[in-house]
Order: sequence, then C-alpha cells, then structure tokens
Amino acid sequence: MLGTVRRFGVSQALRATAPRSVSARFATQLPKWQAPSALSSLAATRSLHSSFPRLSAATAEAIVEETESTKPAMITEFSDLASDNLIHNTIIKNIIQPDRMNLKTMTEVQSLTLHEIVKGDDILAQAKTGTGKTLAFLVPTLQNILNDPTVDVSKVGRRSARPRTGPSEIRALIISPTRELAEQIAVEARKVAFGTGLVVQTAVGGTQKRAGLAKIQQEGCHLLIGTPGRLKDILSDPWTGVSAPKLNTLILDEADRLLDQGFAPDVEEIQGMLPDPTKVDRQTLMFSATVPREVMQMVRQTLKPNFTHVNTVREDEVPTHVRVPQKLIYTRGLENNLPALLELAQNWQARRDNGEELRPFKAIAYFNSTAETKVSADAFNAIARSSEFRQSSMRNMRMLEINSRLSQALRTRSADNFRKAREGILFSSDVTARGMDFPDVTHVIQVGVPRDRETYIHRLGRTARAGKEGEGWLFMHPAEQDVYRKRLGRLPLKVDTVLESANADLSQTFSNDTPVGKIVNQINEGLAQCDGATKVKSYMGQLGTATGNFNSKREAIQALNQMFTVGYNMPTLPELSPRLMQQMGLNRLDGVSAGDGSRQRRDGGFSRGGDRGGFSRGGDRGFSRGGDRGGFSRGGDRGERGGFSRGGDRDGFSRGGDRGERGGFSRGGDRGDRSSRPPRRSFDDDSFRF
DNA sequence: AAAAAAC
Repeated sequence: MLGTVRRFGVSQALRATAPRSVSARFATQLPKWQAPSALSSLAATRSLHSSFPRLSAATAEAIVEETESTKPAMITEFSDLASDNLIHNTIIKNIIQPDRMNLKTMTEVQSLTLHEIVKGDDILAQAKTGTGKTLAFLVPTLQNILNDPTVDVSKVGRRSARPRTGPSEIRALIISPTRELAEQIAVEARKVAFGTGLVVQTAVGGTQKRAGLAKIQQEGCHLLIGTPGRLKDILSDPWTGVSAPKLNTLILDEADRLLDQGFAPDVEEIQGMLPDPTKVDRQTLMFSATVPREVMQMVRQTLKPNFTHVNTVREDEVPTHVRVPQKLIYTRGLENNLPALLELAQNWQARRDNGEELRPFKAIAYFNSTAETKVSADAFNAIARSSEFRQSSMRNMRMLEINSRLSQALRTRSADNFRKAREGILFSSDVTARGMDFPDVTHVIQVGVPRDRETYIHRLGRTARAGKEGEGWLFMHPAEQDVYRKRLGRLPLKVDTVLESANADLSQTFSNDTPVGKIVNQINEGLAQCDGATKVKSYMGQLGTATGNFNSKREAIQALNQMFTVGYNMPTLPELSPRLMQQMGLNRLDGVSAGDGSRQRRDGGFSRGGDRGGFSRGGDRGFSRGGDRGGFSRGGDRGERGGFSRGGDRDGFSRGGDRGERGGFSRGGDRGDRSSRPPRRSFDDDSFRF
C-alpha cells in the first residue's frame, strides 16, 4: 500500500537538523517518531502498492506490523490529525464536516507527505491523478502559515471584518500552469482555510489586473496562487506593493510541466523575485503525477540537496489507474473522428435507454489544436440544435468548448458549466489536461496521438478520480502508429472495433437507413453549419501536429486533404505559402496546395472557395467526394501548368508570374509593417478570427 | 503551423 519515501543526502540532513528555523519551530509539535534522531529509520524504502488511493484499515495494520519497531502507525484519518496538535482544529473541521468538505480518510500521498511538509522539508511528491495531491500540499502549508509566529490572523475594522494583513505578507506561493487550475486550487484552499483568518488570493492572466491588485492590497494575502505570467507581472512591479519578503513556501503544482522548456524560464524568473533562499529559509514543494527523467535534473537543481522524494507510483508502473479501461480505435481517415465520437456517445446513451445502469455520459474530447477543437464543438453544437437531437434521449447533453484562444470569461463559463453539467461533452485543448477536477467524468476521448506520454496520462486522469470509474479512448489514424509507439511507450491500451463509423468510407453518400449512415449525415449537417474559415484554420492547425505524428509528411497531407474535402466538404484546399512550406520541409509532391498565401489574405479566410480565378484547381476537385483524391498529384499538375521545375526544387517556388497576374500582391515578408508580428494570435485577432 | 502563458 505504501509508496516509496526516499531521502536524499540523509547524512547531510542529520547534520543540518538543528539550525533550520522552520523545523525547529515545529519540533515540539512533532510526534516522537518524527524527531530528527529517527530520520535514519525513515530512509528505508517501502514498496507496498495499490491502485486504490485510500488507505484501508487492513493495510494500515500491515504498515504497523512492518514498522512497529521503529515508529507508531501512520495517521490515516483526518480526524486523527488533531491528536498530536499537528493540524489546527478549524482546518480539520473544514475537512471532515459533512456540510463542508466531508472527507474522512487521507489518501496515500496525503498521509505520506503531511509530516514532511509540516517539518519544513523540501519535497517531490509523485502520485496518480485524482488522488488528492492538492489537499496534500494545502493542508500542511496552511498549517505552517498558522504556526508562523509572525503571522497575525486577527481581524480589524468594524465587526472584526478585515484580517490584519497586507499585500507583502505572502507566506506561501503556488504556481500553476493554467489559469483554471490556479482558480480551482484557490477554491480548495479557501475551503480548508475557512475560519482561520488566513487570506487566499489568486493572480492569473485574462482577468482585470487592477481589480485583482486592489483586492490583494485591501484584503492582504497569506497564500497567493497564480499562473507564471501574471505572477511575474505583479511581483516585478514595485508599484503594486505585492511582494513576498517573508515567503516560507514555494509550491510548483504540475511541477514537471512548470520545469519543462515552455515554463522553466518564467518559473526561474519568479524565483528570482523571491527572497534569497540562502538568507530567508524556504521550503519548496513539487507535486505531479508524472516526473519524466528529463526533468529530474531540474528538480534536483531546484530543491535542496536533502529533499524527500515521496513516490506512490512504482517505477515500473504506468501512472494510470488499473481500473480504467483504455481503448484504441483505428480510424479510416481523420474525417472519421467526429462520427466515431458521436457514435460513442450514442452507444452509451442507447445502453442507458435500454435500462443498463450506466452513469450519464460526461466526456472530455481532447484535440491537438485549438481550431480543431472549435470546429468539432461548433459541429456538435449545430447537431445539438437539430430537432432530431432535441427529440432524442441525447437532448440533455451539453456541448461545451474550452481552449486558450477563447476569452477568459468564456473559458471560465465553459469550465463552470461542465463542472455543473450532468451530461455532455467538453471539447477541449490541453488547457484542461492537467489538474482539473470535473466531477463524474465518465469518458476521456483523445482524438489523435497526444504530443507526449505525460499529456496522455494527465488527460486520461480527468476521469476515474477519487476512486470512481471511467474509461479512456484514443482515436488514431493507422499512419500514426509509429509515433504512437515511440512517443507514448508502454500503455495498457487495447484495440477496439465497436465504433463502426470509425471505419466507414465517408466519400460515399449515406442514407439514413443505417445507424452509421445516420451518424455520418448528422456530422455532415453539423459541419455544414461551420464557418469555412474555421475549417481552414483547423486544417492549418492540424498541419503542424499531423506532419509530426504521421509516418511521413506525405501521408499526413493526404489524410488532412481528405479530411478537408471529404469530411469538411470544402471545395478547394487551403494554400500554403512558399515560406511556410519551406519551414515545414514540404514540397508540392507531398500533395499540398502550393500558393503564395495571397488568396487566403484576399478572401479573408477562404471560406467560399470554388471558382476563384481558376487558380490551383484540378478540374474535378470541386465538390465531388472521391475517396481516392486527397489532393494528391495535383501539385505536379499545377507545377507543370505554371512551368516550374518540380521535385524537391524548393527555390522554384518564387512564382513571379502568378503574383503579377493577381495584381501585384506584395508578399508578407517584404512589407515593413508586417515585420513585427504580434506575439500570439487570439480568436479576437483579425488573423485568427473564425 | 502545432498546448500553454502578460499587457
């Protein structure tokens, strides 16, 4: 049952026990077995495991037997935390009272980290998704703030309404990789801290900076939770008055994510704004379900040399839950993804209609690009508006969308609505992949191979939380198989063939007589109501991932082209500029529609297509839906007509004649005003408006 | 051109 607790540099730790102010402060409150002299006995590696996160009485006994000679039983009930004066009564009450958080038994990661954190140790804690990591760091951290003699939680003002604290009283800082996760942690923290006088604040992007600042300035702050950008912004600006000179604890939630390429510089910068750890002693806590080998070096650099590694996931074990069936669906083409998704939902609903005792269908569908997320959500929303759908037993399913290109207000609304929803589908990018706790998610469906193994594991972890059931599905094109094996490694996925529409040839016309035909036609109607420009964005968005995911770029383009023409029912392929093609290492033999990009600009997104200027159209390209097309061999034709050299001669893409014909459209790179591109496009930008 | 994250 117990995970591994490894101490690093134990001899060092023994030598250094006395001077550390944090541990000294709590020495009297620690149970005897936790006294420094017992450290060496804790160094033993324990290796009992279970997939069930809660400690049962039986296993607790086993632990006692195993370790009785060295120390008493580990605390497994929240109520027992009162006995040693370890945790404040108010906090315990908040946790266990039925009208509050209503929790009883601690999870493994919670009971294994609590003492270490209260003691002031640096910790790396690894535990499976949905096993209560958030509470594991919140409870002891809030307790540590309460224990700090320099913290004043008494109130001032009329009716003692205002805590006696200020914006520079921050004792603990939690960094989260996404805004929604930061907010979620804050909600949890406020529940734990209720009635203690401790003040919890957030600092995330997409919100009004001034309002957030004013709140911190007026109410003060003991625990600040935020995302890297806004934290940097606030902490670096001396005018805000928000600072952390007395910081005791720094917490990196989803630590491996925060230490990877994308976030590490920001996190380091934030650390640079905090007091010098050699002058003000500070504890650093890292939590995640995954800690890939590559980031372990970063972990060691960031933590003290004598940090404790609490690992409840065995080294040779996949950090997913054994109770979660994981199914792999091979799709005939990328255009089969949405029909397969609809079929999955309908199958489940049909079984419920037949009286099977199944929970309401509450699924998250993950996509690898934001624009694909949007097309899919739009299509399903259109389907949900149809009278057929509204008269079916599916009518209560909510179709929701969330990704970073939506305004923060819409993101928050989607997340809240999905949290509350009894049944529905959340069409999501990886914003929700980590840490988000949507109750009762029954299905996690990953459309396309995710960017890495960790992403797969965290996405899957949105289901089967807190001991509940759930299932995972991965929709994959056969040409993604190589990268699937290489990138995801060993995972307990089983090939499944129940979804008929995953394998249907969608270039045919279907009648509504068959279940598959009905599904395909529903999807077609849904997609018909989507904006063409959005479909172009989706194609472009998937271009990046698909060319990296497929066995070859050629196969990726072919699959995308077919998805675009057959699935999206679009007449003309999006044109790729020579510059983009060069960047992606594509040539026209790969089957792309090569252009200089001017058409998309001129048309404002290419939605109508068809008969524009006779440019880059094969005669039969139009609306015919031959499955054998996929835009292949067109590139060559065009090349010939234009009289350009073919075959790997990328320089041949400067197509002076063509440009001249179309009225001397100057190319992007040449124009001074385009040289400084906006750092990031959003759905609100012209460049990315759908 | 591919998640996320500050104005």
